[in-house]
Amino acid sequence: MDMKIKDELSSRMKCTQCSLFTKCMPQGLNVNEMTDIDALVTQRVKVKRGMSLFRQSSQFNSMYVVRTGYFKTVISNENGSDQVLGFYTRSDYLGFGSVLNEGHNCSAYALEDSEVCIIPYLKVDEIAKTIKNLQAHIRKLLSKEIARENFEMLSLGSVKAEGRIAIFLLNLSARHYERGYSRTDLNLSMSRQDIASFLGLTHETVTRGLSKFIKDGIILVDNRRIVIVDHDMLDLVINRENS
Amino acid sequence: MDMKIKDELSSRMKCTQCSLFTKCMPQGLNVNEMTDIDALVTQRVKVKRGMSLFRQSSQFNSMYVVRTGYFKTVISNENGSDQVLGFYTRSDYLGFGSVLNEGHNCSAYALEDSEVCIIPYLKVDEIAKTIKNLQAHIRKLLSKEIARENFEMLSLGSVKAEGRIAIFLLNLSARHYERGYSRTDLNLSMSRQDIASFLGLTHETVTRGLSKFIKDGIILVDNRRIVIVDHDMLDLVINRENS
DNA sequence: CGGGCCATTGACATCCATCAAAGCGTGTGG
DNA sequence: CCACACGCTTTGATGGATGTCAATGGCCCG
Repeated sequence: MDMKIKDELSSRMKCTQCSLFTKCMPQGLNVNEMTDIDALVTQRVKVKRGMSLFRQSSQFNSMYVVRTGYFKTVISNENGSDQVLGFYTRSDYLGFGSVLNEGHNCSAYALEDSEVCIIPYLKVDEIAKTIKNLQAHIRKLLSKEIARENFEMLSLGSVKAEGRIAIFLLNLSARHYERGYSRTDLNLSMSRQDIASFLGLTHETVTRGLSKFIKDGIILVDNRRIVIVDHDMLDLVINRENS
Repeated sequence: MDMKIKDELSSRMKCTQCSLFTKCMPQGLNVNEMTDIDALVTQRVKVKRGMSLFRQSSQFNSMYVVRTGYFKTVISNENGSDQVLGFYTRSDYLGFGSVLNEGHNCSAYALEDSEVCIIPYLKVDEIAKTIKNLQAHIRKLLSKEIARENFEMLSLGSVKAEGRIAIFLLNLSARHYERGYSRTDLNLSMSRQDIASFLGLTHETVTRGLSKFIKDGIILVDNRRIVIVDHDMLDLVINRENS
């Protein structure tokens, strides 16, 4: 791993006392199970902007939950061409598309200075014996990841450039809102190039799309800061092409 | 469910005696665990061509393994536009991108008269208590599904029409070969339109791509039957655009 | 202050979706 | 068993969306 700083969990770092607990772990646990959960996360790690949390093909030992900051996952093929698979922030799980003994199938890079909790994979089976819901919880998380990608594939197949950008902005807005941030005022951590790669476009096309939205009075843009003036219009952009 | 015929499992239908056992279930089980596995699959179901195995938004109760035949999964959005997500044949798992209580996130249709084994979701947790490897096995299957979709997303993002078609043919070839069929002689169960939707293209573009491959001496085509004359050339098609 | 990455805009080329038409294959009903 | 109808496949012509190449200016960080 590329990380410099590792913090052993002190008592104040228990999962059960973490502000993300309800988003991160299964619900309806009893006291004993809570204690087991606290044993699950052994470390937190800080990752500087631009550094990788894990790399494609490296050994898969752990799953991660983002505490603070922002990550992108990237998959590379043998020709060196990259594709951004997704963006991850507070309370998102990372490193799920990977299997023990087969290594990570993508790399994860920090887009800002970030911090993650580490869940050693081997502990999951161990602790799941005593916690009934944990296995189902993990299956649910895996399923969600698949469902998310299904949705992306649907979008990329049939929707054109401006529609994809609109989808991206609305998703981002919704995700920020879920986390208690503004629904209209977005500070992007990712570059135009990252967005473009994620959406299967070029960075010029992303810029042009955003410029068009500005001209139409749908958003305001100041470099990485984007204000959504009219959510409904963004919805219309998506559907207008999909007729 | 849309299926007409349901067969209760007779003794000769035990998982442990099934020709697909090694592909379908975890390895290294002892005798008792084998018995438990046999209790996992309660039914087989035949699905006629064109019929659905499950439908988007319908309740999720079971996972499926294809015994014979061919399926496609399709996701629809509110505008009625569809997208083919994947194709599934012998020993493939189906219905994994779905979670208990949240319903299936896509529909599955039989492309030929087919037969599947049904694994009731609730039994999984129950039996997993006694079989150590089953949970890990399922997580592995889920991870593979995610990895597969990651790969698709990579392809769809950066590769052009002919390259996508080449990837599709090579995948199909490899999957058939894994199952003991010819690597060069493919009998497609899906229409050009299905392939097009899966690859994010139109059916005309798929046809044109195949015609180009014929002209270049890479494949032979007779309607749904395709013979791959030169695998290496297909590889070159992919890379030539990706430079 | 300077260098390098990022963002924006324009001109142009190209790939592919769209529209159209015709041939072919398959399944069904008379 | 044949005929017909419908859907699937193929091919052509055309226009539009978006990738590519290029140039400029801005921002951030060292």
